[in-house]
Amino acid sequence: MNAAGRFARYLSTNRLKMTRTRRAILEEILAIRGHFTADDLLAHFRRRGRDVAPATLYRTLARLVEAGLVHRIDMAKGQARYEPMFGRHHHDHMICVSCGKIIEFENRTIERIQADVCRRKRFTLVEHTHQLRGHCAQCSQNGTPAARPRGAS
Amino acid sequence: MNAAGRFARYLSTNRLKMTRTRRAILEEILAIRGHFTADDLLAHFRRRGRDVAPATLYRTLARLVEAGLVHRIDMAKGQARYEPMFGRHHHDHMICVSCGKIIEFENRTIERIQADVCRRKRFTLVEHTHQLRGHCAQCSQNGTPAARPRGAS
DNA sequence: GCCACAATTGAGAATGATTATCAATTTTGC
DNA sequence: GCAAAATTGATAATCATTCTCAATTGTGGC
Ligand SMILES: [Mn+2]
Ligand SMILES: [Mn+2]
Ligand SMILES: [Zn+2]
Ligand SMILES: [Zn+2]
Repeated sequence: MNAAGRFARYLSTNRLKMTRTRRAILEEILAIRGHFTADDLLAHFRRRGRDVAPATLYRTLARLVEAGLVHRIDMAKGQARYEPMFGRHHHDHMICVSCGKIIEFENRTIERIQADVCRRKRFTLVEHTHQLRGHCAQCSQNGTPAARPRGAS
Repeated sequence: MNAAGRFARYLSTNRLKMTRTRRAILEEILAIRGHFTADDLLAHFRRRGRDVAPATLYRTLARLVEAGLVHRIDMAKGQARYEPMFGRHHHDHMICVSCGKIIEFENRTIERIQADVCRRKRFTLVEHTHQLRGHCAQCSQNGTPAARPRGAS
């Protein structure tokens, strides 16, 4: 089933309503590729004349995360990033601390060992984050960041 | 060299001063074992009649982290946790989402693969966080959390 | 030990991302 | 179409942490 259908199913299962605002937000996310912040989305809407209140966007993002359609990436500081997870599988992130770029990686061996570690400690894993922070190829080469990270001076 | 000595060296190297407040904070941290929040420390001080301003504590913790004597653990929500790193090596954390308990783990294989991943992507690793969130042995068994997580209702 | 001067402290204000409130509006099942 | 329940948006609130700035303290050189 497609993203809109999955969201509709999630909503009705939870006695929630499919509103035009929620539809618009989901469509906007479908159009964006990669990682984005709540403000990125708000800016997109403003540019298109359709204004969405921050509170509403945050609420809808939370619903989409609950529905498993969007993934939220908590950063050590600054705004969280979100990314669509329609038909994608889990992966982790390398974050360039000079330009802000996010590089994805996935490693089955790490995931397996992680599960082993939990088993040994009798820990029931619900979710995990594995973030590598450092300098991307361009930034370590140039010395000059390719672009400013969000929120940099 | 011991912790106090290392901090003194770090401070003088950076034209900073070893004050009585900084000494008191370092001693307090030496006395605590395990993970703690800024508020935990402030409470300790208040109980002992020695009052330290939050701003000062946060500033000193930042210095201790820079000096490599303390490690800061950013949580998805709520206050950051800190832990002394005097003569300890790197490890990662399992965090119980029902009682707040933090269990440490370290795995050389994961660390090695992680380094490989970075090499392949030409990514210069500076630091990383690997957090596993779920339910600890007690909480998954009891159904009832052993204790409330900080900030829970 | 004293001085000059830079660093530190603490009180309080500010920050900033996100969440809570609540009256007005929209959905939806019937 | 109606009523009940959910949603929206404007706005205030939260809350951990950082900033500001005047008063205080530590330090290196004499
Ligand atoms: Mn991603
Ligand atoms: Mn630890
Ligand atoms: Zn970069
Ligand atoms: Zn637990």
